[in-house]
Amino acid sequence: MSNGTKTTGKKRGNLAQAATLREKVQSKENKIIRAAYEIFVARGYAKTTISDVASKAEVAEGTVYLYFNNKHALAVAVLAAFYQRLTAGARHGVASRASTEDRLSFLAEHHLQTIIKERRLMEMLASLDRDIDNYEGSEIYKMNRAYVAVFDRVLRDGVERDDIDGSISQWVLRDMFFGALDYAMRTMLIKKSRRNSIDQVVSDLVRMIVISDREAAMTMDKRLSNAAMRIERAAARMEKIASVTK
Amino acid sequence: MSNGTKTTGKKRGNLAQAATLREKVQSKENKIIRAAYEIFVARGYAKTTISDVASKAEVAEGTVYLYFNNKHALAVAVLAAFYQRLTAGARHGVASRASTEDRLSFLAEHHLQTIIKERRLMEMLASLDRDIDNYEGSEIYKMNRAYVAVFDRVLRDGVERDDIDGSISQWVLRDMFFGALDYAMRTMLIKKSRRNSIDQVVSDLVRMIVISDREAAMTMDKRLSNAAMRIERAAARMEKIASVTK
DNA sequence: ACTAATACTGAATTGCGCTCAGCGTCGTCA
DNA sequence: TGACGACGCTGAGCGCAATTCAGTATTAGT
Repeated sequence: MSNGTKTTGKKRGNLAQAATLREKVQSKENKIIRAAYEIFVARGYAKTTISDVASKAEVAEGTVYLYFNNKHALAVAVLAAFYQRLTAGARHGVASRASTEDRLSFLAEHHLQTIIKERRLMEMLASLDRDIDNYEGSEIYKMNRAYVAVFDRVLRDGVERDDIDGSISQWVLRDMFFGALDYAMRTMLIKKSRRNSIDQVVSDLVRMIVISDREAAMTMDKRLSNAAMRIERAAARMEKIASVTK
Repeated sequence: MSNGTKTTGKKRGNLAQAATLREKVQSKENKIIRAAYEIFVARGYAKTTISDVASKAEVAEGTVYLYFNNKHALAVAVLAAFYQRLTAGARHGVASRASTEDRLSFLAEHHLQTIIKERRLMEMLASLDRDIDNYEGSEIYKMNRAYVAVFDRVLRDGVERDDIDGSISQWVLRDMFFGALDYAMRTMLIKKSRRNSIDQVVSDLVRMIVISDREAAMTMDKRLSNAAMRIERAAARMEKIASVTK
């Protein structure tokens, strides 16, 4: 129940046959998910009927309920596939980039581009689990955690490298990042803009999170520490002189 | 239809009587809205039934439909009242504050506090008009514009006063601000935190938007730079003395 | 008091999520 | 080969909630 997808009881322990059978079941499940995805994306959650999904998947309504406990579970399955793609894309992009700035820019653009393309799924995300109270532990929560973890790691690395101001709490930065992108998506869809705006949001956002004046700060640091060292040495010498002179 | 509330045909142009009647109608409408508000807040949009609302408002189901075209319109009416309060509160608070920082802090805290208390309404907001395509021109869009305008004015003033970096586009700052608060609300409700977190989000957020700190950092830079120079000169002098003395 | 207009009612209609009694298919065994 | 059992699949039917509308109650005007 906590996991809405049903595991159709299929225990027969036979050889090649079993594999084929399971594949058959898999493929039917996928067929339903794919059909559901298309209709959800086209019409949104509320306006999608199970009978639409069933006929698109070429099964009877009842069959859908053999694979998913209810409409909600079906939606969660569709969203799980979505998160899979999203997270995989994010991980891959981050892995192939070195600097904090590049990584954040990539994550921002990747997120924005994806949620624009599949905005209906984002709406579903909003209308499904918003029952906050028992949100922790939900399927969607876990998937979201896994995705956000990619960002969190980049952030933590960034703070360690002094690319990001460590005095601002990370969860606020996270909410700011994704919140901004989410809202920006809506703004961009309402107005007709597009390409330009994506670049703008991404660069503005990254600019606010990353400390770009770092270099200047570093050399300043060096100067100060050098100066301090020299003063200490000079002081030591003066002490020696003074003690001798005395 | 675009405005879902029905104007019950009441044209009779008479004197005091007419006023009384209109008041009666008004008050019944308000009674329904208030009933709807309570049930929406308690159970959310999907789980609220018209018959619940009707019985709470002490009218028949059909009567609800004399005042509102459908459930959606009823929800919009409830949200309109909500936005009214929200916007009024925001305007009032801003008017009584002078500095950009104070104003933004107030707006952030006011927004956060309100959406935490009435989070179900925010969920409704999410699940209702997310049909982006014909969002412009919708009731909710206009109310939202009016509310956001308060923030926009503060921002514009801030840029003029050089409290805010004018090179970051305002709409991005806006989306960042409200997006961050929206997401922060969810984070705070999922985790149990509360009071402390509100302060933290507010201060972090304002700190990232307002330059004053950055300005301080700028002058700090200069100060540090000056200090470093003076220390270096002093060190040089001391070295000279030391070497001469030797 | 009578009439017309308006407000209100709640039973009936409709649409959709979900269930379940029964059907068809296929592997197994005598 | 034919019968049996298991299991996936089917779609008519149930219940619930939004919405409608034919009829009833209330009010205003004369």
